[in-house]
Amino acid sequence: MYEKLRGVRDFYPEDHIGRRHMHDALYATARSYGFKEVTTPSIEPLELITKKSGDAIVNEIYAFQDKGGRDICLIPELTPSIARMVISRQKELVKPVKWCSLSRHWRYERPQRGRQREFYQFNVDILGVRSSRADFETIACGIDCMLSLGLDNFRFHISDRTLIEQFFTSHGIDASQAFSIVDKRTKVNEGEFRDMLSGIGVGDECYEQLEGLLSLNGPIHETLPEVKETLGACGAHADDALTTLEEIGSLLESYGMDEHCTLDLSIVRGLAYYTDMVFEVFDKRRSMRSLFGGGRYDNLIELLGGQPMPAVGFAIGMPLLELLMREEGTWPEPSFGPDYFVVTIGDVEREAFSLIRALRAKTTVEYDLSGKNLSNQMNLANSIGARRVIIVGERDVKSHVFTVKDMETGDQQQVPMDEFYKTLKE
RNA sequence: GCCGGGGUAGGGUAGCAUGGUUAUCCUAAAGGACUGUGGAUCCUUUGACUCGGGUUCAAAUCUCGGCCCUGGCCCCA
Repeated sequence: MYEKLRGVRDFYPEDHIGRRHMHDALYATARSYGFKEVTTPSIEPLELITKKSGDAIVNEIYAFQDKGGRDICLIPELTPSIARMVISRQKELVKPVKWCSLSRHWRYERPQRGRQREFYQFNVDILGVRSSRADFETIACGIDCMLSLGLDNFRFHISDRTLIEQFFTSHGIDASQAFSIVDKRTKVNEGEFRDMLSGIGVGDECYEQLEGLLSLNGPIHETLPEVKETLGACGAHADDALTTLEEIGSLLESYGMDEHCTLDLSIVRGLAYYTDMVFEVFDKRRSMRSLFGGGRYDNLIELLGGQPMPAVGFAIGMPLLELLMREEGTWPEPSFGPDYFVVTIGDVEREAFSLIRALRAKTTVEYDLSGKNLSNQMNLANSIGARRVIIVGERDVKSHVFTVKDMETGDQQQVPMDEFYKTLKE
């Protein structure tokens, strides 16, 4: 007996019913937006990952040397690989590049709710276009992904990092330090938060203004004027961001999705590589951590060796989605009995096999593999959840009929063989 | 890496405080009773104290450590 390794999961047949449903729904949604499916390798040069995320990440991932002494790793996220793929065909790809991918990832970290060491994640990215429409399209696709899974207890909190960044810069404060503090706002109490900010030089007046900005939360078109008022003139970058947010808000409204969105400048997404628009998805009551997130990352392609190329996207983890679907009751119950189970009595192999082959051309059929008697064949049919049983017995064969039994109602009738085959062809 | 909760057959559990017969019950699975009919019933079988050390005449029970699960922190790319 071996135990499975920590943080990994076995998927048994019954797990695949829901998984298949979830994957199909996500792909179908992305496909309806025109996203094309890609698959990356599961191993990449370690440098591809560290270039994006820094050397410290090596402690959090599965990194090792292969037999040739190369430093490689199991991919902890998809974006670097996507970037690599885009860069190697950067010239020839028609822009925008719209790709989606369901990929497997590994992170060497402590497993906890909705987080495992090996997991699947669904990514959606638009590369090559910097526009509010691309931002909007990404968000809209994310919303439809959730809706397609029967989930509606969520809200997209949309922000733009440059607003808070410009706010700090215009007050002479280092923005990158400030971001990591802002990111902790909901995790520490008010006093601690204020102390941390004081530590990097945020004065009382500045703090009041910041608090005003961070606590705003509401429909984009209603909330944005307040942001403008508080920010005042913070420079061209901030003005661009405001315009973009305004456009995103108006697009979401026209598209009929603004009810799922709220403006929330406290979203900065840690020290991530995001450049402008960012969003994070929470359940409506914000009772849990963020469900997933995404945003614009316009510098990454260049950082990884390509020509400068704007990009926007999101990634959503499957473990958490499954949890949500189970909680909402939209995770499908496993039911996978065959449509037919063929029971035989006596020496009727030829008749049974031609029936089975004919049925298998259209549907799922099973039969006893172990030589059970009639009663035990029925038993087996019942316990695997077969919807119908067809009895092929010596007496039936002599009179050219099949006995067809509905396992749910218990009704059973004799159907002439030709008639049965005829209806099967229709 | 840090803090908390937990671990008894495949699943669910009783027993643990107060150490003491062959570890309880339900369920599941396999086989059988039934020789042209499943779900019911009955019979048989499979099957567990997470691992290791300590205390003790005796440990599922007390104690220490590891492993795993679980909630959170760090991190979240």
